[in-house]
Amino acid sequence: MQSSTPAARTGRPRSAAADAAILEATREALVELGWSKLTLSDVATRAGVAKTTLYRRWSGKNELVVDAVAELFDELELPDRGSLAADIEGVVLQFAAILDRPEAQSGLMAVVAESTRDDALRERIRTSIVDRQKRLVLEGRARAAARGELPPEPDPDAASHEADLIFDVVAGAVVHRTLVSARPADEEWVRDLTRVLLLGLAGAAHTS
Amino acid sequence: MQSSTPAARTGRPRSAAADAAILEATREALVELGWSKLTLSDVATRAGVAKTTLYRRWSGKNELVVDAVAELFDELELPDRGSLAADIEGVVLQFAAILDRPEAQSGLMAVVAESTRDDALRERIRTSIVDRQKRLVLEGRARAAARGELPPEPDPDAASHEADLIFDVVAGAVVHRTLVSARPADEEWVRDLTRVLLLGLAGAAHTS
Amino acid sequence: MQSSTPAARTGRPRSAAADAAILEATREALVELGWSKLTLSDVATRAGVAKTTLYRRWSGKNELVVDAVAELFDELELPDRGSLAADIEGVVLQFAAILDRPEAQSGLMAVVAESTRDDALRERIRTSIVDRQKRLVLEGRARAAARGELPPEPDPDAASHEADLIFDVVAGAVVHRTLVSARPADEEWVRDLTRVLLLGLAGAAHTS
Amino acid sequence: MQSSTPAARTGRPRSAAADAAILEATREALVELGWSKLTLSDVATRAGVAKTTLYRRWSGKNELVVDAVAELFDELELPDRGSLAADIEGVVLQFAAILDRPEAQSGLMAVVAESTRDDALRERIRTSIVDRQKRLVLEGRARAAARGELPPEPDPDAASHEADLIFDVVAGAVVHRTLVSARPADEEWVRDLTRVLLLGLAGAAHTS
DNA sequence: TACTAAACGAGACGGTACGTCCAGTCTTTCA
DNA sequence: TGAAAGACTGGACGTACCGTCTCGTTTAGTA
Repeated sequence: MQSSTPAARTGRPRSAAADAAILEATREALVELGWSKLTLSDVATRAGVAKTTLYRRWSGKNELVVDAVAELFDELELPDRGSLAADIEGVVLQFAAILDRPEAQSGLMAVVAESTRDDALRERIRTSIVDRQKRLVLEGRARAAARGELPPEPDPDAASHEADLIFDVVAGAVVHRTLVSARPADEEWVRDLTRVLLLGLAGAAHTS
Repeated sequence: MQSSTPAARTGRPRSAAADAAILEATREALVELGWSKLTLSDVATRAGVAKTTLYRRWSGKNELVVDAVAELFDELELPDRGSLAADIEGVVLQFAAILDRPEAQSGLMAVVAESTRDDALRERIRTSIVDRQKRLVLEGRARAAARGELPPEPDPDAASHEADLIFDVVAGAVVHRTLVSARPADEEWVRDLTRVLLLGLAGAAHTS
Repeated sequence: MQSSTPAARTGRPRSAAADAAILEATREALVELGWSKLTLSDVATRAGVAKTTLYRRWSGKNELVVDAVAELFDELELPDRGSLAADIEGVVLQFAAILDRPEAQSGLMAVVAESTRDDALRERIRTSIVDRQKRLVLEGRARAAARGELPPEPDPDAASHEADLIFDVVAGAVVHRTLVSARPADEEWVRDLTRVLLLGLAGAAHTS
Repeated sequence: MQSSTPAARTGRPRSAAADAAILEATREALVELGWSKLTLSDVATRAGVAKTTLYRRWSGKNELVVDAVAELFDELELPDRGSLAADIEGVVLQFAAILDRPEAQSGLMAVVAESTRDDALRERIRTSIVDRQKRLVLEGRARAAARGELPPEPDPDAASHEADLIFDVVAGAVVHRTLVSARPADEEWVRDLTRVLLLGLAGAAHTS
């Protein structure tokens, strides 16, 4: 979260427990109050920590919430489910399940909104949240190639390009379905999405 | 915005110009300050209007911004470009152009974030912004069917179901591309997206 | 306290009751907490007023306390007690009685301390508190002259010079007695002080 | 300053230099910042000492400042100037010179203000500052008696009583002149004060 | 000489108050 | 009676100090 440099070894060291307590309290407050009514004073109180301590580690509400929400995405995994379609469906369902949690809904969109005017924040979101997910796309692609479901992608640039599109489509669709349309991204919907996506990509590979 | 009833016949009538000035001032403030630093006092001052007047017409920041942003989407049109692909590309590019404007970026995500905890707000967003766009999807679908590019969809339920998926995919992808990935939804990208989407839908129609 | 100019006549006027409530609350807090533990938040709460209202009228703790303490000195009077000595003893006892009240003790020295580094504050103290007392010295002198107890003072400069000395001696002695020596400025002590002072002044008039 | 008991014989002894550095730094900070903006952290930094060290020796700002200011009064002396009037004028001028220094002005009144609600602090002020001055009054009285300028005072109680009054008048007048009236306690003023005082005391001795 | 216990520097900690800002309401006068 | 002006309550903001606490590091006096 902060520098991993050895840094100062003098003075009282920062409490590691405080970090965890603060992030947990942040998520709790997000669930109960939502982003706009969440106050750092309240988070500090919930965490059993002084406001000072909180500000010593995070520069503001945005940064704190990004870190608190980012931890939710740690649980994303990509077990081998036997086929590309199954792999995709699995990970999209996981993603949808996270987005279904109120602490993610309330916080994620808000920090994205803030990030439109704050490049440092956008970078932090990308590093902490987005890239972590995008990695799964590339991993799934490679596994499909190994299975022979997709032709190997020799050009890494093109692969990245393709992954970007897939990622924007999948993540965007799930987010939009969940937060804007406010309808569940359930198994049926995910199956439909996956089918359209795979057929589209297969077709695009043929014709390009 | 409010009652369309003939309303009060006595006293000074509300200034119609004030409404427009306030919404314009809101967008101006969104551009300059962004959602989080926008204050209603400031908007009132910019509009040359008292705070009271503002509160008499909107119940708060969220509602005001929804209305101010919604007007941006009034310009969305669906001219006949000759083919389904061209129609889609055209409207997606329009949508992307709107999302590229700072007043939309800054405000839209923020109200969506707020709407996760406020059903009335979500409804207002849907009415003012989302449904206006979704109509275009249905319109385009009908036009394509008239052209013979797509089989007519006899079941209105299934049509709506399909339109929902398309809309979540398209709108979600553009939003994610623009705001999260922070890369331009330019012509090339839109062409790629459209191709994948059309091929996917065509394939899905076959296999379903 | 503030400008007596006609000024703005638009907008909601400031509550006159608030001023009185705040000053009263300030004295109450001075009694209970003393200067250093008095907080403006607490004063605002006691006065049933928002902090903003308080800051709109006073620029800080010092100014507020000066005004709150100054009101205590409004009760100083100089009734004709028949002789110069009696007049002096009377007013000194009144002054001592005010200084004996905890709200005066706690606040007065503190603002004097602050005023050593803040000329505007010193001026405010002089205007609100000191000059109000000094006027009594001149008044008493004039009355004594009218009675024939003292020769008329033809030179106003010399009169002012003399009054300054008297005032510093009397006020300083009472303050020192009360706050530093922490012993009561009771009737006996005041009689002793008055005798020394009058004899000294009479002698000085002879020899100068 | 603290216990003179032999106390602990083991462990690292306290640095004597630190005490001096802290008091000096305190006076320096008083000059630059004044009482209210003086912080113990800043004093510690100026003294090249950790905050802990400071708190190990003084219990708070008040106590520290009393000690820092008290040292200023160490220089008060009462050389024999040949006459009672000259002795008094000499010591009053010395006292006025000390009060003219910003570190004394800023700190002294503030701790006196605090002492109105803190008996231990008042006692500390008396011991460290006031009594040291009062001793001079008694010393001067004795010397005057030896010279034959004043009758010997057989009753020590009456002597103390008289000294108290003198002390309150002189110290109070100088303080008031300097800090409240904000005018210099210069030679002329001190001569006037002394004359009034001596004539008054002489007259009082006659008539009592 | 090595041991030991206190003092030391650094700085994180829980608290508390600061003075500012904004939301949303209320109370004036003007048109 | 609507609108403009601006004072009002209430509450969060982010900062600054307070006085305490934990660290790892000296440093004088034994033993």
